[in-house]
Amino acid sequence: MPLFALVDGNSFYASCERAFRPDLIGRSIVVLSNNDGCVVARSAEAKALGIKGFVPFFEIREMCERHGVTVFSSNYALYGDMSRRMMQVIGSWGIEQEVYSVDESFITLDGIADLKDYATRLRADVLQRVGIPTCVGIGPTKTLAKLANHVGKKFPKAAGVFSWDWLTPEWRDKLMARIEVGDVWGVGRRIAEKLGTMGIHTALDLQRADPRDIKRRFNVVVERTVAELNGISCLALEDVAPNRQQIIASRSFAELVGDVDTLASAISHHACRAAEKLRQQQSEARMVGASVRTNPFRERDAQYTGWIVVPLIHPSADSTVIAHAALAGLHAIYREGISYKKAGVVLTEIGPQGLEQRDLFAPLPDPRRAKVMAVMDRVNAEYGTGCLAGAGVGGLDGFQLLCGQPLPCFFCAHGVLISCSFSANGLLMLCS
DNA sequence: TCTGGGGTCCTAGGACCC
DNA sequence: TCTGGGGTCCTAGGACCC
Repeated sequence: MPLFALVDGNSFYASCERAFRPDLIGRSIVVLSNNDGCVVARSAEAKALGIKGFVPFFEIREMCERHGVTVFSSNYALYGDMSRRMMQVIGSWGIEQEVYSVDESFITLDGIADLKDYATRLRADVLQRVGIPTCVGIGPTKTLAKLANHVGKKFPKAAGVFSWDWLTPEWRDKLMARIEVGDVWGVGRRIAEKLGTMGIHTALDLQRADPRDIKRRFNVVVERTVAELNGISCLALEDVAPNRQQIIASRSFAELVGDVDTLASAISHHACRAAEKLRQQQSEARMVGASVRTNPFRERDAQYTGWIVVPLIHPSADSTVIAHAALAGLHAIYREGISYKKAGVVLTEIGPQGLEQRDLFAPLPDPRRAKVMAVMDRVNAEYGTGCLAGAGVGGLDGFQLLCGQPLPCFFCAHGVLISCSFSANGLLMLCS
């Protein structure tokens, strides 16, 4: 029987910031979302002050000033890098590893004699080599490992490591009875509410619920959660991350936007980001969605959500092809006289590159374009995201310029326009 | 005044087929 | 008045996760 452990970085984004600011050890930290909109991470000290997750920053700004909370804008490049390093160290301790999220990893630990000692040394290793404090939860199913992790965090006596095995059945029940059902993995707000009306309030109540009844009233997912709470493993460790079936790139604007050019600039930027993610997993997309919407929190404003899906003639991972489709979509959904808050691009019907059935009569995509994209990705990987970008990304005019040419132009971050072409022997040439 | 950005899976219902 | 019994595929919407 497998034994799962969930290793999870404590207050991950806040811990990443603190790893470079030892002066902040023991102090309150919050990290904010894009545009400093709302709170996405809080150190334990900030939680103790009563700061909740995902609250808009303006509601707690004054409180932060009063208590001397250090506030960070988010730095996702840093968190991604810290995450990779942390996962690598954790992976060296597990038999198998599934990287579940930016700050969580499931590992299997079958056959290890002294689990408490092992998990304690694992934590110390991650802390020493990466500078991130973690908690380890151990159980016979992923759901129980996750719940054990919750216990490890919530009860200081656990010292960051907890396994259900260490308790007698009576104490296990007592502890389960102290955990709210909404803290169980897979039980969100809606399901917790409905369970409450059925008299199921705690993890213990759910563990003892009738699985058939749960399936009838909810679905197979919640039924599986009940089984997992009873030690019946339904969720396997997924050690190879499957390719994304959908890729989204979207952002809110710091200020409301009304003109189509600014929207177009944002949409083409998001399209290029999405296409880059697509190429990273060696896929192509058949559908490109574009969306814009107003600010739903400004209830006095007229609300509008525009959404359209544009099919591509050939599945593609080419930034310019995808940006072109997204911009065509934008022009179809754009309404004048509206203040927009957010724009985004979604890629769907994703499959591996080069597998499509070609249309006999449609013109073939220029194969050299893939080389251009590959060069752009490599340059950006080496010198930083956004170093090279499609010439249209700055605005609509640039994009039209780019579409009129057989191959995309680039401009670099310093505003120098670089055009590209191929020599007779197939070498890609860039010239400014 | 100021409210994130990604993802997944499941279900129900309709269209359509034989 | 009575009106089969399957199956598939697609979409929208709802729920969850971090």
